[in-house]
Amino acid sequence: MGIIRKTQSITILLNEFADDTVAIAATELAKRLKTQLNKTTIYRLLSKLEDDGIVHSFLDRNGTKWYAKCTGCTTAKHADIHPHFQCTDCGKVDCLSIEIPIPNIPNRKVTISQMLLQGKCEHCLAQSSD
Amino acid sequence: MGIIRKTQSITILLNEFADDTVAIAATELAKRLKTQLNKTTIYRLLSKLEDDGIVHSFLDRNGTKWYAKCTGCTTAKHADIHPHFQCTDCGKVDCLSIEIPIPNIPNRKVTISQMLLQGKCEHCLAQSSD
DNA sequence: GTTTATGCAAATTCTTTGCAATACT
DNA sequence: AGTATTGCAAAGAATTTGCATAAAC
Repeated sequence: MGIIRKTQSITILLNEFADDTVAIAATELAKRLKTQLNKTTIYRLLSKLEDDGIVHSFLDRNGTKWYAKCTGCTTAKHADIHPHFQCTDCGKVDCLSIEIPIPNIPNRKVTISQMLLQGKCEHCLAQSSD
Repeated sequence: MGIIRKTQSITILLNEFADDTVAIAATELAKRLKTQLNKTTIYRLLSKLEDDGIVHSFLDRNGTKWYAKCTGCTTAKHADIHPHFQCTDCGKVDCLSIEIPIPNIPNRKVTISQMLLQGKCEHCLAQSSD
């Protein structure tokens, strides 16, 4: 869509997305970058980056909004192919690299599908005795 | 969980869930019942009904919280089996009566899976030329 | 007669808007 | 210089909390 200027703010913000599969909550970004960027700027940039297909967003069960970099996804319908996983123990969220097919529903034309998975992540599984 | 008293408020609220598969937004309920119930009561009752497995809730892409009656779902993990569908034209949301299997993810123990589908509903499909 | 539910006002949390000041090309 | 970006304060929307009153068992 729009042209994104390489401003200092963009650089600071994108630096937070070092790991391509780990998602970050918008509120966490606002907190983390508080001293460097205004929260208005952060929210505005995130939304612009999403419009431009640089990042994608999704909501967890608590209504927290998460952002992650788009690596595999196309601009048009990003975040719609791969599921997201949230650990119920540590709360961390990430993108899974598998594709979930869009189910075929009678009498409807389904174009977008989103899946949120919850359970224990690798790290928290190792911690517990199971 | 708790015992739900058959209060007048509960009756009024549950009356709104006449259709078992159609979901209603929490804000819509607050608006619709404004003259009869206080919004605090509405939010409190919804959350209690959810705890008791009478209704289940989920969020759409806009962060709007939707509630629907639990017909097929068990108390323990309701709303986790069937996907929800939102029409991108009219905005209506409902529960689909199919079961989506929880995908098996390596190194993780996935226990909950939620799917939100978007597209055109039967009614809006008929309206448009497609 | 207790216990739980309700209403009201105010607080909270997350996000957005309007506008003047600033940075980018 | 001219346009897009940023910061700040304030507004907005959804939900929650504390507490006194009212209703249910």
